[in-house]
Amino acid sequence: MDISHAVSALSALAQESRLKVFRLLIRTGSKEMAAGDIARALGVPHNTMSSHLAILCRAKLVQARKAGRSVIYAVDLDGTRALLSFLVEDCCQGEPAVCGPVIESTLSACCSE
Amino acid sequence: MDISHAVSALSALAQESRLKVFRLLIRTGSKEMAAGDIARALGVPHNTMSSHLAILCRAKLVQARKAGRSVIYAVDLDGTRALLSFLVEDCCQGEPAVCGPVIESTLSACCSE
DNA sequence: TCTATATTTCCAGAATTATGGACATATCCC
DNA sequence: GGGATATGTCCATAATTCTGGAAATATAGA
Repeated sequence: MDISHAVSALSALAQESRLKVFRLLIRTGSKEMAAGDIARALGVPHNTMSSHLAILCRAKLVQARKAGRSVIYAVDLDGTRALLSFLVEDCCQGEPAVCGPVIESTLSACCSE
Repeated sequence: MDISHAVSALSALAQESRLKVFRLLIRTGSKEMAAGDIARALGVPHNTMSSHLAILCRAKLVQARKAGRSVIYAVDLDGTRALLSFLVEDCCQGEPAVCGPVIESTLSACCSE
């Protein structure tokens, strides 16, 4: 990932409706949601939501799939991983004690089995 | 962390100069840098950089400390952790197979001992 | 083909954010 | 105190992003 793509991805998330979409989709795990359902769930007009979803797609944070009249969205796990990795890349100069807790806590927020 | 703080933190990072500052500081590990050195390192005027640093501080992504005439900045690890955790919160509905690789890859970008 | 549904594209006004000159403050050393 | 250094604040202009009405596209079913 280069820095300009990272900026796009972070800009995509730096907007309340879009951040809500991302979190809504990440909470559904491997499930997916149609554009219209997302718009309804968050109370945003469908055309506004369509722009937001396009931005998230371009940023590779979500993926789209056509199914009949619907377009189904899901989190793009590869793109998400790339962004998180980019943020902490080369951190802590080989001293895991510094940033280890950051990663561990992220890990426990997710998949807290 | 509430969503509006997450949006502020993501907006803080969604700007090339500020993202560069964050990555510069995270790469230095537990080390720190003076405002002027950061500005010089990134080729940004000191007053512009000062605004950027204030935004990163408010977002709790970096911390400031006065030392004589200088102000020394470092990554705020607690704030960074809170942001990353918020992004993946409650993800994957207990199916670590889905998002586990995302976290593992983040872990290996950082502290790749 | 006609109609309803699902989504996207186009567009322009509103709102927000970025930038850096000029000036203010704060500290250090003589 | 006076001068040099380090950083921050104020502010106006420029640039970018947000929003949703209106129209377009695409698919499904009768």
